[in-house]
Amino acid sequence: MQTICRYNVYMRKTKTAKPAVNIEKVVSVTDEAGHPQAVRFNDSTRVHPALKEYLCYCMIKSANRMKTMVDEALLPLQLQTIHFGILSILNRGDIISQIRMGQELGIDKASMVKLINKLEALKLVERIADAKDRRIKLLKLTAQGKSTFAKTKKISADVEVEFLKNLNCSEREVLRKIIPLLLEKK
Amino acid sequence: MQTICRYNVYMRKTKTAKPAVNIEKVVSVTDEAGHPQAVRFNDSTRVHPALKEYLCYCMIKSANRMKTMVDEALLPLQLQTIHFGILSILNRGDIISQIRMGQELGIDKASMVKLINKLEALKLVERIADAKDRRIKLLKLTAQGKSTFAKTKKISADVEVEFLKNLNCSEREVLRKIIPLLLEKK
DNA sequence: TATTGTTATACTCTATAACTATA
DNA sequence: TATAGTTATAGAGTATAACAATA
Repeated sequence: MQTICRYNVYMRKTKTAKPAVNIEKVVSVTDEAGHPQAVRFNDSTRVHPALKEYLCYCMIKSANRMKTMVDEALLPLQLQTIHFGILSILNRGDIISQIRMGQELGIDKASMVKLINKLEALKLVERIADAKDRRIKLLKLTAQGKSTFAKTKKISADVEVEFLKNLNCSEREVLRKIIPLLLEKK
Repeated sequence: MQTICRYNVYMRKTKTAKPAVNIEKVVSVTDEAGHPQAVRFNDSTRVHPALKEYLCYCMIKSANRMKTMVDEALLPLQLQTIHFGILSILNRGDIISQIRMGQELGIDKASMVKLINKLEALKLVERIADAKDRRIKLLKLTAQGKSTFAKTKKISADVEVEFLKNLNCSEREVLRKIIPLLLEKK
């Protein structure tokens, strides 16, 4: 049995005449130990039975899967999950500095520069000089930023529905309740 | 107010006489918009109110937190989360090739070489030439590998308890049940 | 011609270092 | 002396390229 494998491909220079990039690659897999015969390499859902009970592994894998789904859905807007986070905070109306935004998101100031550069280039965010302290640049959503945030919010919600489709209603509610609890110090 | 920030530090060459590495760094934070005054940069639990309802963000953050906790706990054994995954699969008794292991874990063959090199250097895993196909190297847990796996399993379980301490008994059960469900195609 | 495992290398991500301008 | 923001760069992680041995 065979199955199609879609790689996250980037362009590479090659010394040979062969094509440098394979968008799709067929992977054939032998049947062993009762495992499914069709295997997609780097499959986002495949989990070995021995790892099903390893909560850390499943958490990482499912979080990565969700992140990939959101990133793919945001691709047409040239945005990623983390940009949505920044827009979410700014959409509340708070006018905060880059440093402060970094603290809220756990991102260092150098990385924050690049993220804001991107959002500014897309005309979603403005840097505004602080009148009191000229070192500080305050971040503000533009009108376009607000409307783009509304779109990303819709996209994010749709992805969530897809991601959670294996759960019933009460399981979804519990998950939404307890995941934030895992991020609280008590 | 001030608080201690412990960075994930790695050694760097520096051109100045100043110390290249700060294991601890004090970060002082101004009070704004009712947020807590003490802020640990790259805080593993701090979540902005606007992001509490953003499931994807909270999933990624909590998964990263758990991974960091496991990695730190495995540090004395010179192992990481992913090594525990490999040991878990081998501990079931299956004798599989490096390629196969990569497919199970979603890891490419070049990266797998490095992971197995490390486990072999620690004498936890052996590469055994396949009698039928001399290209293939089968992976097998050593006796030391088995005893180390038992230790890592204990460590991992302890970290899980710590990670889940904000949840009550039934919430823990539900989480353990539904996280693997998020990784199933239906 | 295809596959396993290897080494070499390129790309991304992210954190530190060093710097400028302000305070 | 310390901080906000910037640029440059180092390190880790990870994926592709190329290759040798084997099928």
